[in-house]
Amino acid sequence: MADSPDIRELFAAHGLRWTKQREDIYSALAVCKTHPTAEDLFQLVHSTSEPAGMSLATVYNTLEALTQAGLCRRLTTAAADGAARFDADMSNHAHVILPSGDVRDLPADLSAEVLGHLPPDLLKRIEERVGIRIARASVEFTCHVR
Amino acid sequence: MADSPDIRELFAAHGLRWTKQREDIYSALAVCKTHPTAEDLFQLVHSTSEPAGMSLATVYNTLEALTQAGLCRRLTTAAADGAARFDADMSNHAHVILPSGDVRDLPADLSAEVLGHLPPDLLKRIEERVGIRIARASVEFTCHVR
DNA sequence: TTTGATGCAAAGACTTTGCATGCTT
DNA sequence: AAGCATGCAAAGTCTTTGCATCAAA
Repeated sequence: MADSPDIRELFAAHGLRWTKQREDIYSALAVCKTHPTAEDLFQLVHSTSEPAGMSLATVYNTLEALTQAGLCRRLTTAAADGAARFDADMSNHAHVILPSGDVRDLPADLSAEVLGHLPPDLLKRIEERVGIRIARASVEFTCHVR
Repeated sequence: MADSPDIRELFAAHGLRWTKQREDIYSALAVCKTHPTAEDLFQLVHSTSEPAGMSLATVYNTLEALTQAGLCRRLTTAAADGAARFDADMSNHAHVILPSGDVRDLPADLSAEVLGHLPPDLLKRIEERVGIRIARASVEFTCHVR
């Protein structure tokens, strides 16, 4: 995983300069299924085998750079304490928000089914009525507290 | 609007003590279509005819109390600067997120149509597969930057 | 060599909290 | 009269930024 040529190329293709820190952060985010916060990623990277030295500010800066480059996105759903969550899965998929504030992906087949229920012509009519161009339709299911 | 008996009763029915500040804040939020932040509401109330003296801390405390009481909700979508947005419209409706970060309601008929496209049996299957009970399904349309 | 990323600390922004005072019930 | 909300300021988080240093291209 360290110094993966794939990631160097991916970064280059998106106009991002490569650093060990950026690779570590992106690798951790890409593998992670929990939509971590900046602090989470900071901890995660530090628990790996050969972590590069890294400050929390670099995590924030890198996440901003990755987001601008289109390699991840900031979720609209913040953590319970208000911290921003990030997701390296750029495909359209629905989220489940647990009572704890944690966010999970809806299984891919169900996500597809949910999003498939929003027909293109409906989206088109929304665009016309509201006067916008829709970039993304996101669906969240908030869970009841037991 | 000041000292509306309706709002006194509404608060009482939800176990909330009445104060002029709470009434002013709730009135402003209920009328407002822009999903304001705490700071927005603070400014809004201060621009009304007979504003009660009020500190920003009270706005936060009141919004928390209203949210707990089920009279408004905190949107998952924060403002551009990260501030929390609030909505007194507790009905199911979809939101449009503008490039500026502002949030608008989708017109009621379109909201109904969107939410109508999520059939109950699909929600039921999601609940079974994921092992949750869905409290709310929210749909957001994020706009492209022109 | 040039450009831009990192690290540290300080500053900035949003939100919460402790305690005395005042108002609601 | 008792209990809770308010107000003020201070503290607590999350996040950004300035600047010197260092690494990538």
